[in-house]
Amino acid sequence: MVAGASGDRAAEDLTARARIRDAALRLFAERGIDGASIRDIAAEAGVSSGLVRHHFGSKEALRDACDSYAMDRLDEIRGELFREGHINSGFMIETHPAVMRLQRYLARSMMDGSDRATAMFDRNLRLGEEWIAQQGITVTDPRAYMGVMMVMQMGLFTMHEQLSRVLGADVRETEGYVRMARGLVDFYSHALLSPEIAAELHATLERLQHGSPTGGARHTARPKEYDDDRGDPR
Amino acid sequence: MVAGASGDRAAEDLTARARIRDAALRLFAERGIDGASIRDIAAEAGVSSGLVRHHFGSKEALRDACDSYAMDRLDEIRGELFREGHINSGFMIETHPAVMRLQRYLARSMMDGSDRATAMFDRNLRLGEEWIAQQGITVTDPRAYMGVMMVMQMGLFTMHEQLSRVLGADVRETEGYVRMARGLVDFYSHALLSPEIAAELHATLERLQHGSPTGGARHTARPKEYDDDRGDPR
DNA sequence: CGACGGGCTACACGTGTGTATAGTGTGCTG
DNA sequence: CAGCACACTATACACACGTGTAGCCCGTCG
Repeated sequence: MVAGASGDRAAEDLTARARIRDAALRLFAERGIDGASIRDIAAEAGVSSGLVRHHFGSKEALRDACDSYAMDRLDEIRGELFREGHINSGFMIETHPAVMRLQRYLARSMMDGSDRATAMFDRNLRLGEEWIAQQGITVTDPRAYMGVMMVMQMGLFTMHEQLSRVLGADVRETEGYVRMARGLVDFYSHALLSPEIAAELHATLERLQHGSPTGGARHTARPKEYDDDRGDPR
Repeated sequence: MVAGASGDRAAEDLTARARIRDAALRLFAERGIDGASIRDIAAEAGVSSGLVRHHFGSKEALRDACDSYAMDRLDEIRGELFREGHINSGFMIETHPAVMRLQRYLARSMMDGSDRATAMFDRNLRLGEEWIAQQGITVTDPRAYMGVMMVMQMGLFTMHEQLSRVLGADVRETEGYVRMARGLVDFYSHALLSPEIAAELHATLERLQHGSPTGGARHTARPKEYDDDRGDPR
C-alpha cells in the first residue's frame, strides 16, 4: 500500500539529509527554484545552511536530487495505486493527493528549466501518443491533442493554490480533492463543443493556416513591442 | 480592428515609459516577477535602471502598472474580437495569439501573488458560473467544474514554452497556434470518459468523501514530511 | 586511549538585487 | 535670457543570495 512505501523510507527520512530534501521539495514547489533560498530550506529543515551544501554540494545539485526523488517516488506510487486498483481511470491517478504534491514540484521545476523534468514530460507525451493510437481515438493532430491535454492538466498543479482558494479547501486534502476531482470528472465526461461547432472551428483554423499573410514572422524574431498584432487572424 | 487598438497607443508606446512597461510584461512573463530584475528590464527597454524607478516608483508599482495594462488591453481585444466575430467559441478567444501574451503574463503574475490578477480570476470564475447556469449545463459542482476548467486552461499559458517546444513552433505565432488550437478543439469536442465510467468515478468519490478516516488533517496544519500519505483514499 | 572521519555549525567573501540620491541635459515658459 | 520642470543617468548603499572555509562534536576503529 502507499503507506508502506513511505514506511520503507521512514528510517532514512529521519536523517537531516532527507529533511532537507523534503523541505526543498516543499519550498521549491511553493516559491519556485529561485524563490526558495538555501537558507530558507535549511531553516525549514531545522539545520544550518552549511549542512545543505555539505550534503548536496550546490543548489543545482539539490534541485537535481529533488527531481530524481520526485520522479522515482511518483513511479512507485503510481504503480502501487494502479496495482491496488484504487483508481478507475488513468487520468485520476495524476491528481491523487499523494501524487499531486510531487507533480506540483515537477511542474514547477520544469517551468523553471529542469532538463530532467522536461525529459519526463517528453516521455509521458510519447506514452500518451501511443495510448491514443491504441485506444483508436481519432484526432486531427495526436501530438497537439496530447500536448494540450498534458499542459492543461499541469494547470491543476501550478495553479493549485488558486484552485484551493476558490474551492475553500486544500486540494491536497480529502475535502478539496474530492471537489476538484468531481469537477475534473464532469469536465472529462462532457463534450463542451458540439460536432457542428467543432467542425466550424476546424474549418476556421484551416483557413487561418493557409490564407494568413502573417506567416513571415517567426518565433525566433523577438518583437519590439509586447502587444504587436501579427497574430491577427483576419 | 485589433491593429487599430494598438495603433491608438502607438504614439504613447514610443515613449520610454511604454517601452519599459512592454519590456517588463515580456520579462515578467518569461522569468517570473522575482526572476526579472529592474536592471534586466531597463536594459531590454534600452534605458537606465534609474529611469524605471523614476517612472514607476518601485518594482511592485511597475508590476501593478503591468497588471492594469494587461487587464485593460485584454478587455479591449476581447471586445474587438467578439464584435468582429472572428472567433466562433468563447473558449477560443482566450487562446487567440494576441490575447495569449497578455494571458500568459497575468497567469504568471497571479502565480507570483498578484491581488489584482487574483481578483480578475475570481471575477471570471463568477462569470463562468453564471454562464453555466444560463446554458443549462448540469454538473455536480458548478464552482469546482468552472475552477478546474479555468486553471487547466491556464496551463496553456504557464506551460506555453514546453508546448511550443513539443509542437515545434511557437504557439504565439500562426503555425504553432493553429496546431495548438486544433488539439484544443479536439479536446473540447470529445468526451474522454464514458457516462458509465464517469458514474463509477463519482461513486468512488462519494465513498471517499464520507467514509474516509483521514479527514482529521486540515490544510492549515503543515505536514512534517513532504510525501506523507494522509491522503490515502483507502 | 588516541586518531580519524563524517555530520554539522559559524562566519567570511563576492555578486546581484531593490532602493536612494545627486547630478546632467534639454525644452518650455515668463 | 533666466528659471524651472522634466526625462534621464551615474553612483552608492544596505541587504540577501550562493558559495567557500575553518573548525567543533562525537561515535568508531586500531
